[in-house]
Amino acid sequence: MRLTRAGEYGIRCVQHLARHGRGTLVSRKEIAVRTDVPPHFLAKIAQQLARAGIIEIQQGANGGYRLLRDPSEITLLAVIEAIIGEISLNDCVGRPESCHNSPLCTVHRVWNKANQQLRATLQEADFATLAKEDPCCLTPFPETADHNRPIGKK
Amino acid sequence: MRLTRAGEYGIRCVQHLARHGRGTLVSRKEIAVRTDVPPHFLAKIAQQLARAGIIEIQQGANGGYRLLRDPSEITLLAVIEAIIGEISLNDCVGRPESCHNSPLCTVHRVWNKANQQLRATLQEADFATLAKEDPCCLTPFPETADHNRPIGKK
DNA sequence: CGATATAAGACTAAAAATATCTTATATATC
DNA sequence: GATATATAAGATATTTTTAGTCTTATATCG
Repeated sequence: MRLTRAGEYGIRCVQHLARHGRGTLVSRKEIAVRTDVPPHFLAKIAQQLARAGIIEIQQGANGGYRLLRDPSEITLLAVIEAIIGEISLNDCVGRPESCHNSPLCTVHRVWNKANQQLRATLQEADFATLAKEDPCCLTPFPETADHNRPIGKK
Repeated sequence: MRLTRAGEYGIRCVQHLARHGRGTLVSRKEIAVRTDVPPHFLAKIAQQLARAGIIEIQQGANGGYRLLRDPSEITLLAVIEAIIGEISLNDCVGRPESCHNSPLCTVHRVWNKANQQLRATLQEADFATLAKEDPCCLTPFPETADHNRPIGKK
């Protein structure tokens, strides 16, 4: 019961873009290096963020990604759910039909409450506020990460 | 980001035992059939519940499981964490060392808050209260489930 | 002692997550 | 327009986790 790495990577990506502010184009490579995310994996994640309207992707030479909204308007919840889909802590929350008595089921109700609470907490957190202190999980300097080193060269 | 099936099965198992009340011996087979859980899988789950002090296992002929505590003293959280370990929504919650700046990281703080909230909500729910209405996910009659039918016989 | 029930752990299978690779497409620059 | 560079998109591979089963051992009842 935990966030997937893809979700974590998505947060790092938006966090890094938020540092540059809305509209600034940042290359995939820079983001990948600075947030320690495999570049090809980042591409996939970026596509999901783009589909959710959080970022815009610019192709071609000198391409990259840019935030479409102000960091203050992007929530942790939006980013996470863009990547992993709507949060549902138990199967019966997302698919009530898996529970043959859901409206009466007290266990189900607890899960619903917990789920709603979790989503609310993640929705309260926007990236402008989150940026007010040094984020963790971002390398302070643009060192080349291991997976960016050409194959065969150590 | 959801509860594993093992966790769900653990809840069903305790729920069924709670119906009979503390101390009543119920065979593994009955529990498996009534809660629609594969019997061998239930055995594993029961061992974890036993290690956590929630149930007691009686071996031998006419053996089975019994609740060690009153249903009102068993929480959803206790059962879930007996099965899947302590809940941690993000890796950085359970292993702060995976975050090189955790005490200052605002994202980390949001996760901590969400995690604490979730655990609190699950801790508030005890099985006596949960039993006050018909639980879902339990078959109303002791029909033999598919996986209990001898192989090859339809 | 024999029948029956669970213990315990090895083993297998299936699913999901993670990561990479390949071919295609878009854009800047010359 | 040609070329270099960057991302798109989807196929494929790998790894990890989850789920389930099987086998041998042990405990208890009668």
